Amino acid sequence: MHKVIYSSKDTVIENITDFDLGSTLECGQCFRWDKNDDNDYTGIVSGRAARVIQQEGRLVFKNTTPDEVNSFWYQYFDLGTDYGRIKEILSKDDPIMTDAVLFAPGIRILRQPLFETLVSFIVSANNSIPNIKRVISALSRMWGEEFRYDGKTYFAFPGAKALAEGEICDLQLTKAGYRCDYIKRTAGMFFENPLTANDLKAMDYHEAKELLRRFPGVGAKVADCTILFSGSHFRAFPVDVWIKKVMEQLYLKEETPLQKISDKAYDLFGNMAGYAQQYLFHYARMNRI
DNA sequence: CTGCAGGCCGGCG
DNA sequence: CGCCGGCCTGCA
Repeated sequence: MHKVIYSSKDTVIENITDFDLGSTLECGQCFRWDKNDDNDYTGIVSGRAARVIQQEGRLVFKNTTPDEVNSFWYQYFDLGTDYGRIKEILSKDDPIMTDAVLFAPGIRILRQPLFETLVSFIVSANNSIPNIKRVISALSRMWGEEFRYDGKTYFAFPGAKALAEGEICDLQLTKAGYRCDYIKRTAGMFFENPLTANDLKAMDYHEAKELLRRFPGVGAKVADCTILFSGSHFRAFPVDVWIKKVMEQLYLKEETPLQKISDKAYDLFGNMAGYAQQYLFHYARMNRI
């Protein structure tokens, strides 16, 4: 069980296992965390920010109350889930996965706000990570609420209304290119019919995916990323070029179309396919497959 | 200068 | 229907 300690404005969670802050924040599931000079990270989620540092089994939230850690960040980092058990189940009778989990034993799937995740992955399509971060930062600076934390100013990710009504396509301020139109239209639809991760959870996985795909700029991969990285369904298995290569090379042994890779992933990993995707993705990048 | 980055859309066969 | 070329932008 985790022990939460509060001292001199910091909140510390002790006895954390199967968790690595760096690989969790740098595996490409989130775009608003930056590494500082020290080993700490500063991140913005919705309208709040945190500076976090990991010291082995301790996770320190700088200038943050235990109340905020308990009510928000604990869930966000998915600290209530037993990843040791997940890795054990995935590794059983699977030598490939046994190897893969060792490359990123502390990775976790964040539970991120739905609208922010949806827009972020629309931006991610055919884009590079530095560019994605720039665009999201610009959207927030232009149309997000300003707030302060730890003596600095930050900008919340904008709400659907702000993006739907903002002149986000006319000016070249966000550098989102042709994705501007997708963002604006998606924001408009989202504002008309708001949706939460809990709504998606209440549906069947396929139903949730189909629903998300109705938003412009959302195809199979973006829909799966949104479902997985908002913590809605953990069988979502986003297939990008890396995952395609690693699945073909290690499991399927032949060229396979994208949709079929998704199906095979469910056959192999079932409701834990999403976790498997994270380990395999990390493995592929580390080994430059 | 060309190619490409964690895809999606639309038009064509 | 499934396939495939084009695409904002920044960077190597």
